Amino acid sequence: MNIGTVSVKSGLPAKTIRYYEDIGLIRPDRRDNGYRDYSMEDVHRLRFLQRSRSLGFSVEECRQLLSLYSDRDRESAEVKALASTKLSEIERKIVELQGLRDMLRHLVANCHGDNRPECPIIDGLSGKAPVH
Amino acid sequence: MNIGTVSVKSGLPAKTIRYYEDIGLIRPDRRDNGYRDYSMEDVHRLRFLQRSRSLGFSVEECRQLLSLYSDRDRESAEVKALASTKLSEIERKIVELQGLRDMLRHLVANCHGDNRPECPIIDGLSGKAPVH
DNA sequence: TGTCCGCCTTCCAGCAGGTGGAAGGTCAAG
DNA sequence: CTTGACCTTCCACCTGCTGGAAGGCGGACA
Repeated sequence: MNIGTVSVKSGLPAKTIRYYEDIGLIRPDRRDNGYRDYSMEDVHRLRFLQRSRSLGFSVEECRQLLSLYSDRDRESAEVKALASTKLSEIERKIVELQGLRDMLRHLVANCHGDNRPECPIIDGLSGKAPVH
Repeated sequence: MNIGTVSVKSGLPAKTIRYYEDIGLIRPDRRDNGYRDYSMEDVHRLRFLQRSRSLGFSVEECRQLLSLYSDRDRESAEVKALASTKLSEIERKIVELQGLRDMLRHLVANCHGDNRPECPIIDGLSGKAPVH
């Protein structure tokens, strides 16, 4: 299977697929003409990567997950631990963003948006005015 | 005021403060000994940067906000527009992350986390098992 | 057989937004 | 006078790609 096909199947740009090979995440065969030749196994790994990356796992974390994924004897406890850690990170991030959202909402709501030089957004960001 | 003090006051690492000078976000005085000499105005700008960056504004957006901030005659409408755009981006990001959180939660909840090789997290990530 | 186009290859450079470290100058305390 | 904390510059490196140049390969069509 050529890289273009795999790109479509995995949802990853060809450039990214080659990059993942560079950093040792996959190891496709080569044909006589030098073209990369991907198996369905490779496609699975790439889809795995695409999903994990979009879930917020770093490339290094993906590498770990991938090795657990490939290792039929791995203990699911390890995977669970990794996922749990990531879960709490994501939860923390959501809370943070909600704080930011509330602040911005407040600022936008209180900014008259006309030509007067007073602007609660600017004052809020500079720390001059209390935000909450 | 030396960079170390400003670092504490602004919540930014000294390295980052120098970097912000490099890219023209700030322009502190210099003393005879070559040390940077920051004013309270600089501290305000840096706190502004720290807050805006942590709110998810890009450095370029910060530069715009900062110029609006410095320009006493700017129109707050511009600021409001910038903040509103950022607000909807943040809201979109929150929704995305909530999706990821739900998926991970589901996976973690369904993983027994023992030594058995079956692991719904791995299966979910690889796309073998339906996640929702 | 030529030739066209689209796909494939490698390599090199660059993006954001910093961070780390080396090599050396400065200042205040003891 | 030395020690140690702080400051300076400079250059390289990080993540996770992305873009572009230059050239090879494969199948369709004339």
